[in-house]
Amino acid sequence: MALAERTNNRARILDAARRIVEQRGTAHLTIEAVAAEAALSKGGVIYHYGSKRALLAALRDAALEDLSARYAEQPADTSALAAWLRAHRASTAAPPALGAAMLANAAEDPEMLDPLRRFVRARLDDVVAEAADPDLARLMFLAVLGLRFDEMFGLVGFRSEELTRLEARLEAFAEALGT
Amino acid sequence: MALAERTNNRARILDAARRIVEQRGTAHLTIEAVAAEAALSKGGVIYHYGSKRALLAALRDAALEDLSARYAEQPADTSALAAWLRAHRASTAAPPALGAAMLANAAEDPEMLDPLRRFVRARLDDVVAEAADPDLARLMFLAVLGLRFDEMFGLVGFRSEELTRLEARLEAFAEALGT
DNA sequence: TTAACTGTACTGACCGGTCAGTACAGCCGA
DNA sequence: TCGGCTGTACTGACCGGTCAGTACAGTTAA
Repeated sequence: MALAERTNNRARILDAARRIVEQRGTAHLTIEAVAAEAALSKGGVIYHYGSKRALLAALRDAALEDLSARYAEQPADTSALAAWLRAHRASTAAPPALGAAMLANAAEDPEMLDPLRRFVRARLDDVVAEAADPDLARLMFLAVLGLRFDEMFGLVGFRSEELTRLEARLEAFAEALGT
Repeated sequence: MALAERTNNRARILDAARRIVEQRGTAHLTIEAVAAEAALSKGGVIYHYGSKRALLAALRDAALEDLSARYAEQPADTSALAAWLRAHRASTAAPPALGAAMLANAAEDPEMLDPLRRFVRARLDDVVAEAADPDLARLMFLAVLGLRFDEMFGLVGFRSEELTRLEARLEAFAEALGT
């Protein structure tokens, strides 16, 4: 195996875990299954993450940091609601998937969702603080969350064309809601 | 044990499963844990549901039938969006909790969510069909979903007073959206 | 009598975690 | 420049334990 592949094994393990959750469900997320999916041994996975719980926490933190970074990288003049929407849109496409991380962490111990809860509450506060109509802003914030969860469970499964229209509509609300 | 308690044991088992998922996570949802929570033996749980998978499916079906019944029981002149909102409001408070059922079924096998997916898509179709502004209707539909998922993961955790205001706002949208 | 259990005793599969050992790149002092 | 040493990244065998499911004899209440 080439060096580049070998040094990226930590990330590859997380990506393997994500695929297992999405395709088979968290009940089948075992260290052995992750190892097989990432094409290494069980010992190799343990070597990198120490324990299953630590692996789960790493999966959560990677997803949260990704979302957080995408939120922070929005231009300073972006409204909080538009930033919230765009951060989700940007992080939904690429791994690490927040949905898989939430499912896996909630399955192991609901308290492991705490860092995520803090992040979501802080973002809602941002959105509400700058909105002319706070309740409408909360509803739009929830619509973005609904979009995310819908994708997570494959409920409606909007077509990309519908998604684009819905996101444009949310952008319009974000603009109209600015103080 | 009195008759009423004994004949309701099938429902009590489902309720016990729900509490375990909510408090400890689906990874700790074992037949023995359910039996202990429902104050029954492991054999008793197996006697009623046959297998863990069947228990999970029963949990899902009970939650879905509850939501479906509450949707259907709305007066005929209620808009689909208002019915969607009210069905969720009515079924969120009482067991069987859809959230726990979704988590547990998705953990075991993501395909077990299929009946739920069909229901959600049918409800969205209802809402879109009668809306003067279909995309706005979709957004409001998603906001209701967002509210449900938010509760499921305890993300924002809105206060009941905020919830009441948000629901009133959604009702207002439902009325304005009618064709 | 029968439905609805309980309790006990298993089986076989699987799971998380440990451990000894391997491979190998790179450093470092003589 | 070469032998010894270190750190990183694993592998594969294994252990103690848990889990779903089976089997079955006995109990209890209507």
